[in-house]
Amino acid sequence: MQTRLFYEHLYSAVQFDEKDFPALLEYFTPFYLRKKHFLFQSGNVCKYVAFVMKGCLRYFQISEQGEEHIIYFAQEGWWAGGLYSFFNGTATSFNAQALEDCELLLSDKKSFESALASFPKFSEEYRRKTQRAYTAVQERIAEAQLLSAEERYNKLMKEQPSLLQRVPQHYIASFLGITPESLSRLRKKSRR
Amino acid sequence: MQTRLFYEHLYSAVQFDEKDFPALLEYFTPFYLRKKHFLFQSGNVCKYVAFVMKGCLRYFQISEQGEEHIIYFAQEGWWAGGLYSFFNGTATSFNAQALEDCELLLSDKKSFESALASFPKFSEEYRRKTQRAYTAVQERIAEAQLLSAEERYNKLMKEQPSLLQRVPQHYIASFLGITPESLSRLRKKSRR
DNA sequence: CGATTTTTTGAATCATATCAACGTACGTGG
DNA sequence: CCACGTACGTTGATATGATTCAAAAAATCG
Repeated sequence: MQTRLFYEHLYSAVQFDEKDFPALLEYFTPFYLRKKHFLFQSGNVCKYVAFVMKGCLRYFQISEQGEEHIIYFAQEGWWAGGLYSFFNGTATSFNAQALEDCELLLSDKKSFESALASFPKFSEEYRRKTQRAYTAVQERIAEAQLLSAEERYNKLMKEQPSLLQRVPQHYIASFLGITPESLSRLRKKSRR
Repeated sequence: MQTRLFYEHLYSAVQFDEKDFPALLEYFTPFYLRKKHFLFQSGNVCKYVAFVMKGCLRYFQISEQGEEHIIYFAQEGWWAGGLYSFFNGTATSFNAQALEDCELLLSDKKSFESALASFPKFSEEYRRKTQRAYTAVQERIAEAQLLSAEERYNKLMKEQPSLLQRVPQHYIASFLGITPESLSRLRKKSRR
């Protein structure tokens, strides 16, 4: 598996030293996750965090009535994992499923904590990314209510147009918090 | 200022050693924040994280049209701060305002990082709480869309009834993502 | 190719927003 | 300590964006 993307991310973010990279990789295991397969499912403990080398996963929750709601899509360069579950060994309420065949770098808790401890720059970048993600989720809460469905769709179109091409529309709808029918109508409207 | 609550939180979470507590406190400064005053405002860098000893703050964002949306209320025992801004020195897009006179323990970046480095148990508890908060925000995103306004209100009533007593209703409405009028109607409905 | 999944369209319905008016509580200065 | 002004909360009438349900059309997969 090509691990270049992982290195490039670390280099561009914190100038991670190329000569340390092979040692860092020791803490990770390449893993191919087939389309529709799950990285983890609710009720279980997340044994691994995954860096997405290739592909796309949906991270979602299922309500009591069985409705699914997508929190985010993990694409190339993202971390996928139920962090609280991963670090504390508790059951997660989230699910992560591959929407395409994926190439992942997995790390279990022991390895990951060793990696964080051994490579300060890696640790710094990881912390930053996590905090950035936390902020992004907070912003998304505000947006869900301050913006109309149409505005949210337009924003997504502008910020992550690639998503709309690779992900089935009913998943986009779930991410936006509307029904597939409503999304279809919004698209029709914006086409004209 | 009474710092017992801070110690109790650390003790119950990670059995923080009582004899280390005075040393930990060295990294914090007591601070009284008056009602309506801001801990930080959007556009600025968050210079401090704050542990809430007493009082309640609202953490919110303002849209381009000037509408406010409350992300969470920080009550006793919570951390309040724009973490990404705090650690990375970038401007925050959030605001934190005291809803009551508050007693806070402040720590600037340097002190806070020293504290994290010097007290592994403190660091562990901080990381856990942050991750728990992250998970909670993700769950809130799902709820915002899977549950109706009425269900969200009932859930809040059940889980944090104290909030409804101490916080003005239009803030609760903002937190729930509905108008004050709608909240008023929901309340009327549930009264009967 | 047929079978399944996904997307589109239509019509009826519903939850919540909006706008406007009124009542109430609150705290601030005289 | 009262009176006044501003904040906040309630209520009603109407508007609207999004949902639901049903069905057809289109795309995708084995």
